[in-house]
Amino acid sequence: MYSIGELSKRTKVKVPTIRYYEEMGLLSEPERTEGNQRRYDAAGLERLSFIKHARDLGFSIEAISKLIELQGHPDRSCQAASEIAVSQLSDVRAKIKRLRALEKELVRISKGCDGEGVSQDCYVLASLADHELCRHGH
Amino acid sequence: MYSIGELSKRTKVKVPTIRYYEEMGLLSEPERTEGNQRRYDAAGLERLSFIKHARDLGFSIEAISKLIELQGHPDRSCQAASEIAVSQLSDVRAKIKRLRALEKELVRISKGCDGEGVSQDCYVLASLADHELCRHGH
DNA sequence: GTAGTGTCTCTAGTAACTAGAGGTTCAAGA
DNA sequence: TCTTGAACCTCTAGTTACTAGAGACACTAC
Repeated sequence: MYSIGELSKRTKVKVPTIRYYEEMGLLSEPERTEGNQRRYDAAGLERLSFIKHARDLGFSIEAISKLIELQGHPDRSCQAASEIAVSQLSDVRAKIKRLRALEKELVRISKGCDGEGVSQDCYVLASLADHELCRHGH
Repeated sequence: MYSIGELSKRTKVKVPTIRYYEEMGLLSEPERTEGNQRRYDAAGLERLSFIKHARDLGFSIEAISKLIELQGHPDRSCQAASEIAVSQLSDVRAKIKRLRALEKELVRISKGCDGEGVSQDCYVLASLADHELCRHGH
């Protein structure tokens, strides 16, 4: 049996976050000591590792809920799981695309100002004031 | 003079968001009609466009505050502005890097499951449960 | 004058935590 | 067995950048 601090160390999920996951229903309520402290078993550790891994991959709490629900029904179709993963992938790709556009624009803007001049002549400030200076849609 | 709705249409910033920017100190308090409605001048419109553009580029409200402060002092060095832009650029690059790693992992995970099987054999669920299956650090 | 749309303030909700207060329990050493 | 200090408990509130809704008032066009 692990205390919440033990669990935290093993999974690298912070203690308040573990409690938060419990509150959100991702983790089921663990046993308690007589003094009301949480005690987790191996299943609890596994579950939290799953959550941590999914969060690291950017899945939302809601998506993880659904995945955990599925996990609890081994005989059910896993189409939903596949869909969640695919949708997460396309989210990530959309974000990358957007960030790449921003990156280009920021490179252009940064290059225009070395920080040596005064605010009045600053290309960073001028660029932000005038969208026309932008070369890449965003 | 523009009403808040006019301003909203011209800048494509929603009305409550404009009020929010005012509350955060990004926009100075505009004049009011006798009936207490906001009325903006050209300077207000320009300022909001600046904010919108900066937000679109991912700058935080705090960063925009500093940029606006600088804008108000044309004779001051623009080093801070340059630094803010450079730091924003490195933030964006760091995000892209991380997202690319996630993308690779998600592609691998998604490919492993076509959604035709059952939850028990699902590669998506298995991958999340076992970090060892991951090929790319994240 | 009146109808209908726009605007006002205020509160609360969103996602996924994080921080802090004030109090209790546990485990290890003396 | 006692004590001490770290770990734990619950609860509230704060973070970011908004968004939604309620209930009331203002403006504009006919």
